[in-house]
Amino acid sequence: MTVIDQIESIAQQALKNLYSLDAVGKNILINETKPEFEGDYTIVLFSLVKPLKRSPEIIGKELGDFLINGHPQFFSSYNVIKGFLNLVVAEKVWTNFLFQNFNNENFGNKEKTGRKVMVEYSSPNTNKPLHLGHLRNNFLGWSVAEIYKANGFDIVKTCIANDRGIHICKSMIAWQLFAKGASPQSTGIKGDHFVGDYYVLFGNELKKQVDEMVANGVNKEQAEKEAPLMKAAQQMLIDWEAGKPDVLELWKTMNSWVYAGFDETYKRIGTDFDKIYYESNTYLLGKDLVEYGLKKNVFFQKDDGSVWIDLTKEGLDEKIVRRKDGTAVYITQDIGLAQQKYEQYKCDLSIYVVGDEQNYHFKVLKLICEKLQIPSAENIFHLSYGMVELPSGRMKTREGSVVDADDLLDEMHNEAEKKTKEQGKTEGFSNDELNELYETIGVGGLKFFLLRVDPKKRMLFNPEESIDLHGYTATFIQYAYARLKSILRKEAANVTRSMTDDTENTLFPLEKMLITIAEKYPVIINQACEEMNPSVIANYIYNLAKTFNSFYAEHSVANAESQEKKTLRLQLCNLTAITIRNAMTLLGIKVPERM
RNA sequence: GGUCCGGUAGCUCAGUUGGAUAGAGCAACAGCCUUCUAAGCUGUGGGUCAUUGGUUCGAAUCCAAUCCGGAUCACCA
Repeated sequence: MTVIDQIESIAQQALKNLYSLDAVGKNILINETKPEFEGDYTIVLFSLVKPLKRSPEIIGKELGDFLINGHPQFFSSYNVIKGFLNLVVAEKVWTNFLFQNFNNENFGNKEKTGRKVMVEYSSPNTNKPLHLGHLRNNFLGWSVAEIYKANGFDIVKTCIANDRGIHICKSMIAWQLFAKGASPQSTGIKGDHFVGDYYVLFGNELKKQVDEMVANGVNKEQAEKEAPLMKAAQQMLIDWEAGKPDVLELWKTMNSWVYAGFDETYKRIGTDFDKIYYESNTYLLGKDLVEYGLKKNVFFQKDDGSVWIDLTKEGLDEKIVRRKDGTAVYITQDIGLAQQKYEQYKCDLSIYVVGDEQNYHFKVLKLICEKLQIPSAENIFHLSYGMVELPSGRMKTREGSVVDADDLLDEMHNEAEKKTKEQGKTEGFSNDELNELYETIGVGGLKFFLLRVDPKKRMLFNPEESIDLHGYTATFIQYAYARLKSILRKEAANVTRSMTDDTENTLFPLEKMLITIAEKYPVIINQACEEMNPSVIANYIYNLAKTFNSFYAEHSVANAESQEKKTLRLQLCNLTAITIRNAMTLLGIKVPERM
């Protein structure tokens, strides 16, 4: 039980005994005490004034006396300032916490809940390589899943590969016309980039055709529809759906190139999945649900035969679920897939990590699923994140203003290498170790940069800031960790030296601050989970690392004032190191033993 | 136009179930390495929390209006 939980339950009991007041949950507000006042936690008394019909000062005095007298081993003193009851938690409470947890490698992770969560993320199109936006998605989805795991949930990480459709056909047509049989193997180009190049080529060649047609007097809209290249792509999609062997063959080949490329990138950034769905398998799902919905009057049919749902009562619009030609639209397969996911995994919560441009789509999806009474429809949750923008504005594929994921990772790696060499601290590292360190710093830096911001908000990606290795960055935290490990290596024998509960210790402010911050870690994990927000953890670890750095500058561990102090500080270092490592793991960021 | 989201220091962001004098990093300036890693530490300056009104003991936080920015409202995915 965390300290704040204990205070809450003690305070509730006290209010009951003192005033017969049942203060449940929100009735009682406990904050961390502001640094400028004496105390660890503060009970805000204003909300008690009315029910108790007493002044805040009197309540503070009475409650404070009662708490101190009733729990002398828990509270050491209190003070009341205006309507705030500041409580000083006994030092023993903090040191006991340290003695009990300093060697707990699993610190912060919760017991199994028996509940299961599915997180769908990444979900790329297979016609072009990953870019910066995908990275935010990948980091966020992976991290949220890990956060759920740390909170005791079973997790299923999934991905839907958008492996069919007109976009793939465009790459395929361009390859057929212009590649002369080239392949990633023959050119040495990474598969996803190779296929992406033909997608871009298609766009360029199409534009030429359209321009020419426009010059010959065709209007632009019509030209875009009727250009030979576009016709060819559309025909290819029809052939694909008809199962034409040579089209399927090429489709499989080109997708396999893309997957090989993706796998490389996924491996590098630590993305993994328990189950991958392929759109080519799921795009027909949901068709029977349309019939079902019609029967149940959830959907209605228009005169032209198209099928719709009326969501105007919910403040939305009418939405089509089947075209007049009988083919399904995008949302139809999503409904089918939602149903399939539930049948296969029976998750208590199904999270979709998808950009906020699809907020409307997911509102509609969830509503339709609920109306069709698909099991667990109410547990569909769209984890909506903001777009990543560049200083020059939004990324646009057509304008080539896209930041490529692989390029960016290389840049981060190189920057890490450059800065590490400047530091000159890596004597004795093998080449493999050096390379690993550059990846740890480079990839970690990028992850932290993208995860430290509230996912809901769109964010600005400034390349210069992203490669900064100072201040509020992964490097700062990794550096603190390397320092900790350096101390702990040298004093390994002393770390586990036993300290008894009755050892007298007077904690210095920075020692105490470190303990109290570490002690909050379980609360933070919980909060990050409830908010589905890794930035909560990023903020927290930065704060912990920063406090450690101050402590490090102020106090010596190896040359502590006494053997007892030394042992206490070693234990504190051990707990801090474990907490940093565990928290960074939830963000998917590695920490180095040395740097 | 309808709906939704956002506006906090020069820049990037915390802080929003209403609580004390609104915090970090970057950038600027001034200090700190004979002692466990200076990728660090300490300090200084920097604010009409978009604007206006309201709710109350108390508002960056809640409500309303206005201004500004973004997303979305396809028989696209």
